[in-house]
This record gives sequence, structure tokens and C-alpha cells, in this order.
Amino acid sequence: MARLTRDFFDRDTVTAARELLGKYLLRRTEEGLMAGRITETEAYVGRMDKACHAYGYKRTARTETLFAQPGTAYLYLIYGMYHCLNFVTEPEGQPSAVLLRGLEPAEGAEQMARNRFGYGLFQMTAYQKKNFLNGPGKICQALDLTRAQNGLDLTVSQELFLWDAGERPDAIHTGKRIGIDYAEEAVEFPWRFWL
DNA sequence: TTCAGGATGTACT
DNA sequence: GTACATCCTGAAC
Repeated sequence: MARLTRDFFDRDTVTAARELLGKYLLRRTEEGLMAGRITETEAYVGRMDKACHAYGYKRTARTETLFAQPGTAYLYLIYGMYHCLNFVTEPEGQPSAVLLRGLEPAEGAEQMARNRFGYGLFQMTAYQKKNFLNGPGKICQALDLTRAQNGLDLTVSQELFLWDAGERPDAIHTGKRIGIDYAEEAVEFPWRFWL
């Protein structure tokens, strides 16, 4: 029962991606507190992974955050209209991160629904309920996360952080990552994890 | 339930 | 100019 600290992120990215399953993401805004249980993640390792924005230590304005200290939030705009949230891992200077792909609502679901659809839980269709937070863009939309949160230190921030509630996930599934068909041999890396 | 197509803007070549 | 760690809609099955 504690906040995740620097040492949680300061290690092998694939291990961190697995360990994040079952942990809680907390988001505080003026509208209140929102929280969700992490159900799906992916690992990205710049050192040798062609799917990573910082592959081969490529340094640009966008990838700069990936080189930051572990426990930093990396957010970027994708397809011109969505955002993706990542947690930077490994020692500073090793550009690596875990992408958040799935969340199970735990607190503030009403607000998440409003952020996502413009109306409350009660008015959501069955289809919308089933596909509520099962994608990186959906999560950022629900939690009101944009590039404004890029670079946040998750170990000290009061608006975005992670929490270990002491739960032990039972079965962890493993598979290929989504949406990286351009990444050649890295397409096959089994670096996607879900409950 | 699956699939194709379009939306939309920024980063990088 | 091209590609992109996505999502939604509508049509076909």
C-alpha cells in the first residue's frame, strides 16, 4: 500500500511493464480524483528496439523526455488527435518507457465518461462501456492527459502518480505489441502484457 | 463481429 | 511530403 517510487522504474523495462499490471494510476484534476487499475502495458527500449521513438538513442525534441530520469511521464500526440501516456524506465540516459494500453475504472468513472463522451455513465451504450479504457488514446482522453503533462515527475506529482494497493495479479498474458508494423524484427518481440 | 476508410496535426526526412 | 505506439463510424456478414 504505497506510492511507486523511483526504484520501481529504475530497472529493466520489460520487467517494469509486467510489474505495472494490477497497480493503480491516479489522476487529480480540478474536477476531482480519477483512478484505474492497470490491465495492459507494452515495453519500449530505445537501445535496440526499432519500435521505440528513441531507437538507437535518437535524440529529438519529442524523444528528449525518454532520456529523463526513471519515473517521468512521457506523453506525445499521435495521429493528430490522440495522446499516449508512458512511464519512463531504466537509468537516466537510457531512453525506455512503458506504454499504458489498458485500464479498469476504479474511481471517478463518471468524470472519465464525461471527458470521453461528453455525458455520464448512465447514457453510455453497451458498446461504449465495453470499450471504455481499452486503448492508449482512450485513457488519455478519459483522464484529461495531453502534452501538458509531458515530463511530469510521477514520484512527486500530486496530479499524476502510481499506487501499489498490494494486489497480486494471478494470470499475466504475453504477446506482440500493437500498431508497430514498421518496426521490422521488433514486431515479434513479446513485450505486450495484459491481465 | 469484422473490416475499410477517414479524421487531424505534428515531427521528422 | 510522409508517416504515425489511434479511434470511430458505417456497412457487410
